[in-house]
Amino acid sequence: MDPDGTLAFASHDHAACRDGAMAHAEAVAEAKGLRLTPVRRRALEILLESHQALGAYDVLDRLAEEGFGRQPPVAYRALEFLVEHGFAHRIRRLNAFAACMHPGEAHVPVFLICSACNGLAEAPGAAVAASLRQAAGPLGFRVERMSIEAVGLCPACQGASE
Amino acid sequence: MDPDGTLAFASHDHAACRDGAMAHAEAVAEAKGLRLTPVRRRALEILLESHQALGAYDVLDRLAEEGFGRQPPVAYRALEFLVEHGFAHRIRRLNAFAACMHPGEAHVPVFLICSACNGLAEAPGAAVAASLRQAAGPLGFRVERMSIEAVGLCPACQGASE
DNA sequence: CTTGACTAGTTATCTTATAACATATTCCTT
DNA sequence: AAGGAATATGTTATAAGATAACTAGTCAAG
Repeated sequence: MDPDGTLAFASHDHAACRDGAMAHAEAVAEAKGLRLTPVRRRALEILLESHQALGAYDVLDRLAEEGFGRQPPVAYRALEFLVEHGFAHRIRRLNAFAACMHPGEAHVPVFLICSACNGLAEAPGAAVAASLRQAAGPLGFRVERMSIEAVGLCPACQGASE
Repeated sequence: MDPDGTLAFASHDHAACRDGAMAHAEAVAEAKGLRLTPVRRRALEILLESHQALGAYDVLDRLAEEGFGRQPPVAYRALEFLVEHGFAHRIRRLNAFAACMHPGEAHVPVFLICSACNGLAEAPGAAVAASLRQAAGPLGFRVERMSIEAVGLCPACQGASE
């Protein structure tokens, strides 16, 4: 599923993209004995609707409209579950969340955030992670988690601004 | 001044470290015709007191104690100035700010955040930045800004936890 | 000595996130 | 099938982070 991250910024069959990710999540949850409950499932579906990051309160509004609780912890807990099990990512720079485009695969995501259209892609980050570790090594620092995020212009928005 | 980022996690003459950074900032401000006003200067001094990131409200409290305004914009504006002109950095992952350890030099900072002691170091990020651009290139994404942050254990805290 | 740009201060509000507790559901054990 | 532990959902309340909009002071250039 989108191994090189090209999908997000390219036009594609998004219904299939979304359904595939959802099916994958179901399978993973099943395999690991995780409980993909209605709120959690719905939160993931909401994130999967677009290749953009959504704030917790955006997700909450959507959930509330559909009859789930309307208090912040409802959204935060569902999102926390999704992030914890690799179904979604937290984008620190945006204080927001996005569905993971490579669920199941171990990967260090590099987020590419388009400042014009808010599009979000996940580029493969193995090389970046390696060089980050290389930079940290000489300081004797033991890296446990990392966030690598870039802001710029996606292909479509570069074209549009010229 | 600390070209390889080793200083933050090593014991060192911090008074000299701080004074050097401050002198550097003064010189740069002078050279560029920037107004390093009392609030701004004091905010920078506060950040320079430790190799840790401080929240805007921490800085605000300190400023208020010393007779500056006690409303959030006072701190946010001073910090914004410092970040904008390269005297400080914003650490997204922590919603916090830290003095720049390489003022004046063009550099992409890689932040190493110790989860045990909250220490913060700035590792050289040229290689990481390059590989990030390499990862973004195939997607046609034009990188404008990036944040590269790692959480883990600094040398001292690794020793302490064993 | 006044005008215009910038700086600092205020009030008010908005957004993001979590703590703490009550209720309900699930599922394992017997 | 019933008891009980663990998990999940919901609530109220509040903490923490950030910005908008306006007012007033400062300062240097004309």
